[in-house]
Amino acid sequence: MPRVKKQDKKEIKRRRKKLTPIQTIKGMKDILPPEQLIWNHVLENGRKLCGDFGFGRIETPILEHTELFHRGVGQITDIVEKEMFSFETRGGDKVSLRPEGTAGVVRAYIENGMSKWSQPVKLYYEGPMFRYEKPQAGRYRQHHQFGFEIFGDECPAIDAQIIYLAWKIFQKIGIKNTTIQINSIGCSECRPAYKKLLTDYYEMKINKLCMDCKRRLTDNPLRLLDCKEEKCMQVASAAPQIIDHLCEECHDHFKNVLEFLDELEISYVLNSSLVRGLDYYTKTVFEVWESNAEGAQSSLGGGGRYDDLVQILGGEDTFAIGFSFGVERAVERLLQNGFHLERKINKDVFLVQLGNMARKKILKLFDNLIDNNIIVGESLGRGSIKSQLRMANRSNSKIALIIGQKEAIDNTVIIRDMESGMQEVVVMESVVAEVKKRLKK
RNA sequence: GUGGCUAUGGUGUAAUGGUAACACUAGAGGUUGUGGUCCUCUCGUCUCGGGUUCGAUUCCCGAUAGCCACCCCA
Repeated sequence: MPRVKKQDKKEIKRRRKKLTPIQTIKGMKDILPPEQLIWNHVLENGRKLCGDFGFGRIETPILEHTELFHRGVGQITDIVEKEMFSFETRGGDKVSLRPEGTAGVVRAYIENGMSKWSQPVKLYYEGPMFRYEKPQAGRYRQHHQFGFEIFGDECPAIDAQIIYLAWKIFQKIGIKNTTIQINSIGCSECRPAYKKLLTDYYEMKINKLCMDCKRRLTDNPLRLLDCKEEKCMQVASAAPQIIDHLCEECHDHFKNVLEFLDELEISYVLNSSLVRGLDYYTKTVFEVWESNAEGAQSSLGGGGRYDDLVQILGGEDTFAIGFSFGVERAVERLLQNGFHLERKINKDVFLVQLGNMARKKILKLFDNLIDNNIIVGESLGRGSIKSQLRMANRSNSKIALIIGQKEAIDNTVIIRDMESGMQEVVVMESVVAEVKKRLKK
């Protein structure tokens, strides 16, 4: 039996067709109320701990001169080369949505003369970052980072403290199975020599490498070390390691950092292939990894020392170190680990109204109650007492205040104890006092 | 950016070349102004566009989005 003719079908469709909905831009997402509860949990713990550690909050603009990131993050990094949202303003300024947080904070440090403040200067920030990448789970074009930076202190203990704080935040929010991956990538003194050594070594083994590694050899030699191809891993295992080729200063610094970490009883993994994707790092680099049930590990955040950056951006020679983590990633991890999401919001009191006269009374009563710090629910749009009591029940209200036609005229209110079902009529003037008494507020 | 997989009601899942099943959620009811149990009903036309077909949600192509790997990173 033939169905509706295709032509007719098209016609029907055309007639009932709704306007095309507009979607979010690729790689961006809404954060809805239920999820906000976890977001708050993460951010509030971060803020609290940063406060305890003596950090002050800084907010910098989302939009900066493109030049800042060219100089700050590094011209030849992926982030700057192909992942920035850049455009020209009406006035002709070349600007970019920030792809990371550190460059802006350093700019602010210099611009606001913070080098004249009492050192070290400790700052934390949170907010959206933008990178034009192909989206995937835990990887968005707009994502949020929470980070903190310390300026003006060279001491390896500072490195350890930053790492400790990073670790501690994850502990506090409930991500416990983390490991600290740590490495030193040297400074402008010793790194170039090591790079040369590494490329020389790989040049000799070039025919044993995969296609990707042949490309890495010229593009990003440090990345050669963490190729997952069997044959490349063999080559990598015998490759010179940067920690064996650090200059004396970098070597001592790194050694001290590790000793301080031991003192703090932070366990870490020396990871000689840890490189980081931003150009500005010197000496200590580290990441916080989380291992899931299957044993797979993923990076929640990373950071390191960047002693040259302040100068690169036009400031005085200033020691600096920082860390940042992806809020989305932390939130997703917590969800996977079964973080309890409380959907409904519990109320103390629920207002039930019947008819317009009662609605008017309820509006005023609502105001009186919230002024007395009572959590109140209502459903002004609903008509039947039944559905309103259902809402009262669902919001775990302890008391329902019912005003019907009769009560509105008499200026009284029915107080219903939701647990026992006992009801009592009181005059409007004493309702708030009676409710407070029952709630023991 | 390269390669691959997927796309069904608010959510999570079925089935099928002849107009979609189940669970949960939500809304409205179950006689007059009363909740939490129970019962009834309602919410999709199968992401969008095109093609094959008498007929497509089901096959093919394209778009879009999500996911996976690489790359990179938070």
